[in-house]
Amino acid sequence: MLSTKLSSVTSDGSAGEATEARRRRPRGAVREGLVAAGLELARAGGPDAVVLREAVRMVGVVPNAAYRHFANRDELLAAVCTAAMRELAARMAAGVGRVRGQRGDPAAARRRLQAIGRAYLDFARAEPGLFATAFAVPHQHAYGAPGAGADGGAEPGPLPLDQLRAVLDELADAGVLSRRRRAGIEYPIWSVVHGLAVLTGQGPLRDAPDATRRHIEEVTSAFIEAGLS
Amino acid sequence: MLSTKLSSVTSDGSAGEATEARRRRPRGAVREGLVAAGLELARAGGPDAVVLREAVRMVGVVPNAAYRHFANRDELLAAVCTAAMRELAARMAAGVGRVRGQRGDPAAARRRLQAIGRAYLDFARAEPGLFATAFAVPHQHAYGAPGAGADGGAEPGPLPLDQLRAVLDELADAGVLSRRRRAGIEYPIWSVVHGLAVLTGQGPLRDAPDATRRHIEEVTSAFIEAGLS
DNA sequence: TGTACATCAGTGAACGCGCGTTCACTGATGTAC
DNA sequence: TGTACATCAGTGAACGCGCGTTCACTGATGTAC
Repeated sequence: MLSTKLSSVTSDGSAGEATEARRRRPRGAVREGLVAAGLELARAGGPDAVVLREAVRMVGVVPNAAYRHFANRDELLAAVCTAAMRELAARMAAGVGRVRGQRGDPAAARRRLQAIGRAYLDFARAEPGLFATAFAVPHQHAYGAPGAGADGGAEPGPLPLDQLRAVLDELADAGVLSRRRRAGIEYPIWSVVHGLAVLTGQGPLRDAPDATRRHIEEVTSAFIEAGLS
Repeated sequence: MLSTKLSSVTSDGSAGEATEARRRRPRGAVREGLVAAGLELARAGGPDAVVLREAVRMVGVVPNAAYRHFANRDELLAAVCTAAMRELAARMAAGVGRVRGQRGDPAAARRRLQAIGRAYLDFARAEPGLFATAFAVPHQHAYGAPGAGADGGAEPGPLPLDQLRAVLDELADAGVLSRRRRAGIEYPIWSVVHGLAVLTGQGPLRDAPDATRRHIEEVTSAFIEAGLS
C-alpha cells in the first residue's frame, strides 16, 4: 500500500536484517520516511491520526528512533502540516499553470483566479484529511516564512496566500480590479473560499447533495465577481 | 470553578453520602450535568478535550454511569456540539436583538447583518474551544433539524443559518438587496464570515496583530457590502 | 392506604489497549593524524 | 593508506498513564392491585 517502508528484504541472507537495514538506509531517509508516513496517516484521518508509533511502524523502525529526528510528536506533526500545506500550494500552482493566456489579458487573469479557487476547493474535497492537517498546525509555526525551513523539504513553492496575491495583482494590472479595491481584498476572497471548503467539507453543509453544492459554488463565484468590481 | 458537580455535601450525616446523593439527584440532572461538564471541557480545549471520564468526574459520578444516558462517548460529544452551536446561535440572536430600528428600515437591516457577523466573529474569538466544537460534530448529525431533538434542551432558537437568512430577507424586503441577488447569497456570506473566523482563529492568520485584524475585518465588511449591490 | 414488583439509575471492579517518552546500549559512518 | 576515535542513528526494554467500555450488582423510585 505504502512505499514508505524502507524494508531490508534484499535477499542476501548473510548479514542480519537489522544490520542490513542499518547499512542500507541513506542519510536522512528515516526522517523523510516519518514525514511521508505521517502524511499518509493525515491523509486518511486528519491531524489526530498522525500517531508517532504508527509512523515509525510504517517506516520499519523502533519508536524511540523518531526522537533522533524530532523532539517530540508535535514536532513531527508540524513537519507533516507543512508538507500538507505544500501539497495544497502545489495543486493550486498546477491549476493556475494550466490556464492559458498572457499576463495582462483580463479574461485570462479572471480564469486564473477561478482556477485558484477551484484547486483549493478540489483539494479540500479530495483530501479532507490533508486539508484539515494543513490548517491544524499544533502551535507556533512560521506560516509567514515560505523558504525551506529547518525541515528542508526542497522547493516549497509560493504559499497559497502568495499565489492568490499574485493573481489579484494581475487582475489589478489588467484593469479588472481597481487599485483602490485591490488593497487587502485577498483576505475576504481567501476567507470565502476557505469558509466554503470548511462548511461543505466537515461542516454543517457536508451532507448537501451535489446539485446544491454546485449551486452554492456558482453563487459564491458570482459573489466574488461582484466583490471585484 | 464549576457549578457542574452535584455534590452530596449537605451536612446531614445520618445517611451515607452515596445514598444521599442518589436520593438528592433530580431526574435528568446527571445527563444535563454531563453535557454541561462536556461543554466546559470543550470551552477549554475544543472537541478533543471532551473526555468521558473527565466529565463524569466533574459531575461526581462513576464512569460507567454515563452509559445510562449516552450510548458512547461520541453521543455525549454530539450533545455537547449541539449545545455549543446553540450558544453561538444565542449570541447571534442577542447581537441582532440589540440593534434598534424597525423592520423594513434599510439602514437598520444593514446594521442587523453587521451585528450577525460581529457576533459570529466575537464568539469565535472569545470562545475558540466552543466554536471549534460547534462545527466538529463527530459524524452524522441533524444540523437541519432545529427543533429540540432527543437531547431535549429547551428553546433551541433558530440556527445561525436561519438567522442569517432572516436578515437577508429583510434586506431584500427593504430593497437593499435585489430579489435576484438574494437567492443563495447566504452561502457566500456565511462562508466569508466563517472563513475569516477560522483563518484568524486557529488558522494561518491567528498571529496577526490587532491592527491587521481590524483592517482585514473592514475590508471584508466592504467586500460583503459590494456583494450585496 | 398498604403491599408486591418492575424499572431506572446508580456503584464497584476490572479489562485491554495504545500511546508518548525515557533509559542504557551498540553498531556503522565519517574524520584526523 | 591505515588506524584511533568521536559522532550519529539505530536497538531493546520498559515506564506510567488515562482512556473507553463491559460486567454483575443494588438501592431508590414509580406503578398496579
